[in-house]
Amino acid sequence: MHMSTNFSMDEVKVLGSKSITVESKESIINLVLDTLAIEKQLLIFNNSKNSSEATAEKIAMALKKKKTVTHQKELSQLSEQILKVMQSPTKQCRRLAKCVEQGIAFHHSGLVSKQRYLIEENFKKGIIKVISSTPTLAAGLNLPAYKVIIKDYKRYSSRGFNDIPVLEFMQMAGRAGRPGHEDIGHSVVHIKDDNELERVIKKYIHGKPEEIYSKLAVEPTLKMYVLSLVSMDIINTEDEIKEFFKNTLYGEQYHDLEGLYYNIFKVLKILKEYQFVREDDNYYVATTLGKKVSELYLNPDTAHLFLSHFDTFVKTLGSKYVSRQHVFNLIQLFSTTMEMKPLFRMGKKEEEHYMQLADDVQEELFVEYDPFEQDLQDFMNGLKTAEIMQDWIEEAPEEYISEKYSITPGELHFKKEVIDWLLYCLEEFSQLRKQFYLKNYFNKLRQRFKSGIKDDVLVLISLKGVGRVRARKLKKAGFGTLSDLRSATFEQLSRVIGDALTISIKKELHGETYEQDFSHELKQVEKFSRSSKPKEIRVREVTEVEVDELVEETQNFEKEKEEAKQKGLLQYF
DNA sequence: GGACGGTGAAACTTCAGGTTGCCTC
DNA sequence: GAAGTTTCACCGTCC
Repeated sequence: MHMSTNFSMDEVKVLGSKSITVESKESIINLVLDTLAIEKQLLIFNNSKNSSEATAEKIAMALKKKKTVTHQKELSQLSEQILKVMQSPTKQCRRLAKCVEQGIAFHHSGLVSKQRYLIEENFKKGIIKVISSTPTLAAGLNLPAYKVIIKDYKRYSSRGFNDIPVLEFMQMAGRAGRPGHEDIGHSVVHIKDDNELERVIKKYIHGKPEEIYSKLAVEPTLKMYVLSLVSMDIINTEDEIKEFFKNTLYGEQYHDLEGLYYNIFKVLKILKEYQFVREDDNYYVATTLGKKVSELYLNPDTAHLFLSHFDTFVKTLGSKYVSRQHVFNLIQLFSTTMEMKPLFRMGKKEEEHYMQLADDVQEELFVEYDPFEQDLQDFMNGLKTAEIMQDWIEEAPEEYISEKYSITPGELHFKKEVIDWLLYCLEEFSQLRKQFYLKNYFNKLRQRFKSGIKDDVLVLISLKGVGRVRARKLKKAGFGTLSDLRSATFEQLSRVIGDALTISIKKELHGETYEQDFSHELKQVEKFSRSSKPKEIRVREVTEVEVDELVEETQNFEKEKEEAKQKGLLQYF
């Protein structure tokens, strides 16, 4: 199929057959080789993360055999950069780095954002030639390519395994052709036989894209908008409310607005019950609390859930000693909110484990499981999510987490972000309620989630170049506080974390005086690093020994966790 | 004869996406 | 629907 740059259905042409050189049994590989031979770039769209990785690896193998890769120097540098994004690279990082060496990358939400950025930028520069991705790339970014291959036009969703919408197909196909660079772009759909060919042409090439409908009347969305509109004093009276919503897309599409108005007033009633909105003489105003909720972009239901548990938080979380269980309970509570969705999914094989866990923790949770309120699978997913996040702040290695729970570093990262945001909201609520001890607690917890650390190395994380791995190394070597680090000698520290990082830390701690005290070592190291990068102090890479240590840690983690559980170990805050 | 290891077919399992808050270096 | 993973029966080899 062959499409013009500015994708419009009238201009789409279906070309007859075009023969390409057959070098492999796999048609996709042939297409890739054919396109690379004329020095053009490709995007390949897959229907799952797994398949986008598998496709990339298959092509990388073929390219390796052909030995025609260009930009080898840049690619091997990029490959190294990709590995370095995380202090301890996971299996996924290594797979990606290997593909990148051949000028091909996979791209999906499971990657860490820095990696995604590196891939996108280097594709734009022409260093990476092929990206095999999930639909991530089709929607947001402007990453056009000469050729687009839609490998799968069917995808699994909650409704089963179905054709993707025409709109989405167009999004992907429309990535073919680079405006300002080329006049044409090729878009290829991967199909099995002639029957499918006919179907695809009818549905996607000559078919109409789906209509877009407003979902404004859906309650959770409506709650957020009504609160924010009232809070900004855009709508305050019944007339204003009706007038405003009449002019929305929803109003345009559905002329009978009575249903919508009914929902709006129902929502307002709930917001009043939540004490986010006040009504005086038919005049609606947001309360201080309501304004805060709206400012925080928090779903009013979530805010209400948090606030209704606030007294419990004060009683339990604010105490000086906090058990692991409390953090678990907190994340489990988060998992019932809209913001945390979608949760990490419990697999079939994990069922038994989470049934048992549910039994064990049920009574301690902030909200007991209610089969009439919540789907069992959803509840179990919440337990899994809480367990994963607890492992994260108990310093479980990332590799361990991805392997054990079958999740990607990217997914872990997104959840961290959401939790950080929700904890920030709780911080703000604590401030409003003047519960400063609690505010401090949530703030510390945020830092722990950000870095994935236990509380005893919190202080070390503030140092540049020190993440969870190095912080723990320092602590183990006896440097648990900043004053420990200040009084340590250069040799003592450099044995643990290397020369460059020692200098960087010493400089941070001692300021100017450092130059005098350690001028000798500084000169030595700077002379050494000048050869590669002048003046800049480079942070040492993770060595093989460290990798071995990490593997060992991974093995030990489960054991330690079990012991801690048995002891009912308390965490000092 | 029993333990062990390799092999392959059958059964089972899973499958996309990433905005919003605020601060600080 | 398809790819990846696990399970299990079957067979040959070795002690």
